[in-house]
Amino acid sequence: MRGWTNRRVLERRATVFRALGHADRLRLLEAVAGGERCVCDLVDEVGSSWSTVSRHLLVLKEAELVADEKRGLQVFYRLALPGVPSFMEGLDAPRKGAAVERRRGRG
Amino acid sequence: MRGWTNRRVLERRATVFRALGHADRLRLLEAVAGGERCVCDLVDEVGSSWSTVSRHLLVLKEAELVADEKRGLQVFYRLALPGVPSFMEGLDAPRKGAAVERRRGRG
DNA sequence: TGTCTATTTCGTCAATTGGCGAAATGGTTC
DNA sequence: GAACCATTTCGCCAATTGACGAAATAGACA
Repeated sequence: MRGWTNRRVLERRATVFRALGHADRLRLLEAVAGGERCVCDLVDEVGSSWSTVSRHLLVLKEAELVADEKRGLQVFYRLALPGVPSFMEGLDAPRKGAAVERRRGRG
Repeated sequence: MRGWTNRRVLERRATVFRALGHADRLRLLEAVAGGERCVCDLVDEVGSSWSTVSRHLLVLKEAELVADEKRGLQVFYRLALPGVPSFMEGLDAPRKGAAVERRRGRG
């Protein structure tokens, strides 16, 4: 194989990964993974200011990791890419070797 | 379930994702996914300066995504977390839905 | 020992990101 | 339409990141 993944695609992937590259955003994803949540709930969850949480949610939305919907006064966020949370667990201790193996093979 | 993933773990995950959050670093991972490579090869691959590529490789190494080994004059890098490349493909068009399913089901 | 070669580290600069409070927006209720 | 509520956008500042060339390091070979 000579040709590699084109730059456009790599940029898109990188954007998704950058969106995942902040602990509070992972916390937000974890929260919405359990069902949709309004921003007010999410603000409590991470403990930052409204404006900060709102910006984090925007980053996640632009990466298409979450989707939002306005209903009445509130905006509800939900997970848009279901595979992510389980993948994240695989990253916790990769070089120990055991954790990942255990999850897939000998479970 | 009340308790959530602890902050330490989320920070570690975020560090890995941040490391993945740059197109050139994804390119580097792709290159070493096909077998170990010396830095000189990788510099050709991404087309940035030696110092820049070296710093990208350091980021990947600190995230434990690659490992390096010095042999003679050269330093060889190889993939340390094999699952990543296939996961990355799943991110390309998540909301189309089809791509991921196709890969796992009918392959 | 000195020189060449491969790679990393340093210093610097510009651009991006993360955080906050204040102001703006948009829908609701009176 | 005025007051109100949930949320987003703006303006600012501090910290981090990305890029480069120059200098430093470390192994191989004369």
